[in-house]
Amino acid sequence: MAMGRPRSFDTDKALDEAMEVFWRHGYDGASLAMLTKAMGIKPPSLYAAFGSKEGLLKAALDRYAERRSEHMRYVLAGASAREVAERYLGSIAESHTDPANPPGCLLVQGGLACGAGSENIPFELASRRALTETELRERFVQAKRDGDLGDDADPAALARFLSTVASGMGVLASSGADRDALREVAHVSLSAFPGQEANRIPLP
Amino acid sequence: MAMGRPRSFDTDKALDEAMEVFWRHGYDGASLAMLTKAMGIKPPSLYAAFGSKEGLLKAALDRYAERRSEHMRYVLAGASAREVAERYLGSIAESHTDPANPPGCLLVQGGLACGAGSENIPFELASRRALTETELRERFVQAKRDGDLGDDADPAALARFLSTVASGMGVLASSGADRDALREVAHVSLSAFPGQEANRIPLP
DNA sequence: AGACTTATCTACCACTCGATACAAAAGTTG
DNA sequence: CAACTTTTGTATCGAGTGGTAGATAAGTCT
Repeated sequence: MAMGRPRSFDTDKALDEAMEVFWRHGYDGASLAMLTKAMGIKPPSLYAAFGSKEGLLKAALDRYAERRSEHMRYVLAGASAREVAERYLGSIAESHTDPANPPGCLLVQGGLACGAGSENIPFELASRRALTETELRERFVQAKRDGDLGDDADPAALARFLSTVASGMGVLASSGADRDALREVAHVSLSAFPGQEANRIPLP
Repeated sequence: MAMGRPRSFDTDKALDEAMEVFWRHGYDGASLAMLTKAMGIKPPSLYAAFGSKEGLLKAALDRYAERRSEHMRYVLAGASAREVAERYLGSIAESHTDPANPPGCLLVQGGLACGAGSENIPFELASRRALTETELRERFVQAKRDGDLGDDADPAALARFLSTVASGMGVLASSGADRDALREVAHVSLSAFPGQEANRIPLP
């Protein structure tokens, strides 16, 4: 048989460009014209490679998750629950204000609300956000087993709290807040976290 | 002179319906077809009354702010900074899961990202969110003058923290979290707030 | 080389978008 | 009633939407 004409663009590079467009404009706000221009390809190539606009988003989300997985590995490798929380919010403050990316978080920015034909996109994004919360919760359950978290600590509540603060930081960053502002929020948030009660009130 | 034909619909009622559509679908996701159907009027009436889709959003935001102003008056009337924070996050947990409204917060849900011709909508929403943060900050400055907040407390940081958590709760609620989940987040968040250190770790 | 398979390009589809022109309708004022 | 002013409904505007048909180009296989 024959292999056919090879693809003339780099799928991952194109996905990175698409990711940025979705990140900056949201799912509904990202038009095919924007996407194809940024990706440097024409609509038929896009549809041949990703099936649909929604398929393209999912592929971009997969790539986003892949990118952040090493970050999360570092976060979860923290020695204590407290250190995990510090690393988590700290890395969020950095990544959400990284000038190499649009501000904020793709999973928040991509679309909390959508138009008529895209009602399932918000669910898709929410389920991806939930994955990180689950990782944190399981890490805190482990910490509790290790005696690193007190018996009265609630891993699910702590994970949900951190995840919620992270979403809030995404909203904050998307409206132009700078890195120091996010670090400040992270710092105050950590006061709610068990361990190292000493530096509760003072701020940097 | 002559007075002209009177308007056949109630402007405020129509605004309430428009608000709900923007709330549920965001600015870009809310089409004129949805809006006019929900408002029970035809496009020319909408444009005569509000000028443009963006004008309609601003009018709806004004009405939203008006609605919440009594809430904020109650919140800011808390006896201590701590009580203000409790009232603030508590009322957010309630209002963001009020079945009478779409879940979450219009100012978050309405649009963090927008398409080509609507780049200023996110700014508009962000500036409205900032108003609440300012109210909180000024209340905390007052609390500090009153000696109700310690000298080492940072009113701006605390207000920003609360505002960020509130945005995060909006994201959480919009993805289907129930009222108890938001209350839990509020409870944990308050552990980061000065005063009443006793109940830091235990959760309901 | 020639058959075969797949990607790419041009052009276009039906549809929806936000916004309006126009004329009929509904009221107030003289 | 008649003159005037404003709103309302119908019908539609041009632009842009996501998505595709069909022909051509670019490779690999025998």
